[in-house]
Amino acid sequence: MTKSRTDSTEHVISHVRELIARGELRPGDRLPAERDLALQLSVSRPTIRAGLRALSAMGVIQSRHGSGTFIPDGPPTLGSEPLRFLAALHGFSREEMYEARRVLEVSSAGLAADRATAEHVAAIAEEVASLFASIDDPQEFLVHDIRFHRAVAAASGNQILASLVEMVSALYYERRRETATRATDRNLRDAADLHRSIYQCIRSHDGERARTLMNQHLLHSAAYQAEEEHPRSQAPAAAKNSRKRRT
Amino acid sequence: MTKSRTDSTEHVISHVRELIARGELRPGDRLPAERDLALQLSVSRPTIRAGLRALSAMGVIQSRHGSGTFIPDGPPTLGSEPLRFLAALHGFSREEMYEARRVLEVSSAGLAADRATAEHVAAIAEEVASLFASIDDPQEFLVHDIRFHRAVAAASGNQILASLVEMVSALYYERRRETATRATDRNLRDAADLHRSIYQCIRSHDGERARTLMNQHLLHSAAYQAEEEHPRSQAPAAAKNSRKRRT
DNA sequence: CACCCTCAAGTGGATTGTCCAATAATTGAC
DNA sequence: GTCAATTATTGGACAATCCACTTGAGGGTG
Repeated sequence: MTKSRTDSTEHVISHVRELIARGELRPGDRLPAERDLALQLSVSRPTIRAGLRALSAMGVIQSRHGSGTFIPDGPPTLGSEPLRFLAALHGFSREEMYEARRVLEVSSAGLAADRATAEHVAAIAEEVASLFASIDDPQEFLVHDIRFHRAVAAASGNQILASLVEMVSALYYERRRETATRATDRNLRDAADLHRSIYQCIRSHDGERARTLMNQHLLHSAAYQAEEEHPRSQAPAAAKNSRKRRT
Repeated sequence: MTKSRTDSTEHVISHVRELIARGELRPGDRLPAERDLALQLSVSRPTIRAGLRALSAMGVIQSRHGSGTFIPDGPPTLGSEPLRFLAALHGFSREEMYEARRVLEVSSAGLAADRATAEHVAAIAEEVASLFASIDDPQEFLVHDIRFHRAVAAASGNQILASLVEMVSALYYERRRETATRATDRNLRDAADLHRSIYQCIRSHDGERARTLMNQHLLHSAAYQAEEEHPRSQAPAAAKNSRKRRT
């Protein structure tokens, strides 16, 4: 069986895929060294490096200079970079992003209310506390805002959903951090209150209300941000109309 | 400004990112040749290749041997490979996948009913017709099933949602195609009928009913598949109970 | 004119060998 | 035992070269 000259890099990727599929590589494990992999697979080291770089771009591995190449520990994460490229190429709007967040996060909040363990609840509570502590620092508030939403998604008990929420929220974070300082104390305080209300619904396992409040929060958030970008005397009324349309 | 020895490959990636951000690279465009890029960025060609391979893994570029490297045309697509690796590493269950699909696709169906153009409707109708034509070929049926769901997501008018649906449905397809032949004519016919009903709701802009039927379809699909894997005399009853719990 | 073939140029795919930079492990001194 | 220096191992990258594929230009034929 002669080795096809093409797809050597793809062979590297599929070799790692098979190791994972066979359970021979798990989160936290270290891959063989590049030189060893090159010997094992009978390809050159630059080819190994190209394959590993592809896997790194997919978030499957992380290489550490001088140490080795590892499968990351921790929850499954897709990262935001692929979605970022897509957004740049295809012009994803802020409205699309908020809508996608609503689709994912309203359901995640409902599931979190059904399934959250005490640990999940504690993690969410911690972010709520941090939100209130950050009202005078919009960048810090944004970080805890993102963490809150990820904690809620983790509490949904669905790893795929949590990965999707993480990916979309990371895209939101990349965009929002450029304008986060525009947020007023008033709207951060309102948002912190809503986060707390969502937390309380999750804690008390009230799924329907968790969904309602998460939806409300994301609609508010979208409206506040729209107002930041186009300040008008009619903006408050527009926000209210937006809510009626959804109910 | 001396060039850091590390992160040359990352520099390749960010260079392409900036070209895209500045609108200098759009879908359908061709990147400079590897040799030219190496000169422009003052890095070696294997470094360019590693960077391009990473971009390729993210679906941002496609290289064609002898032709060049291109930004793909067509709708934004995340591909299934990253999610596949995550699934293999973290053990995503079939239930998680169906639930994630319900979160994404029930809302997408509702939005499609609100927003579908005549072209969207025609594309969905075509897949419905193909579903009925494939009832005696489960693999072909599966292909059109997937296409139906993507067409519905495209009709949602939200590119992010459509990309997420495409990604999760691709994961579903990879898994399902191994067992697709287990489907009976009976359950394929039932599914085709449900697809058609969903299509009709989208065509007539009945968002609420589109949501209900999409949810029902995915729950049915999950139940049929569970029955395929664990045939029991109680299975039909279990499927009914599952429906009641969701209503 | 259209079509086909050949060839050269340009492209991606990959190798070999070498060097650099960071980290981990080992060794020796106290 | 601790700590510092040294060595080994690792990832990061380079330069030069060759292979395989595609494209386009030019020439020949009907």
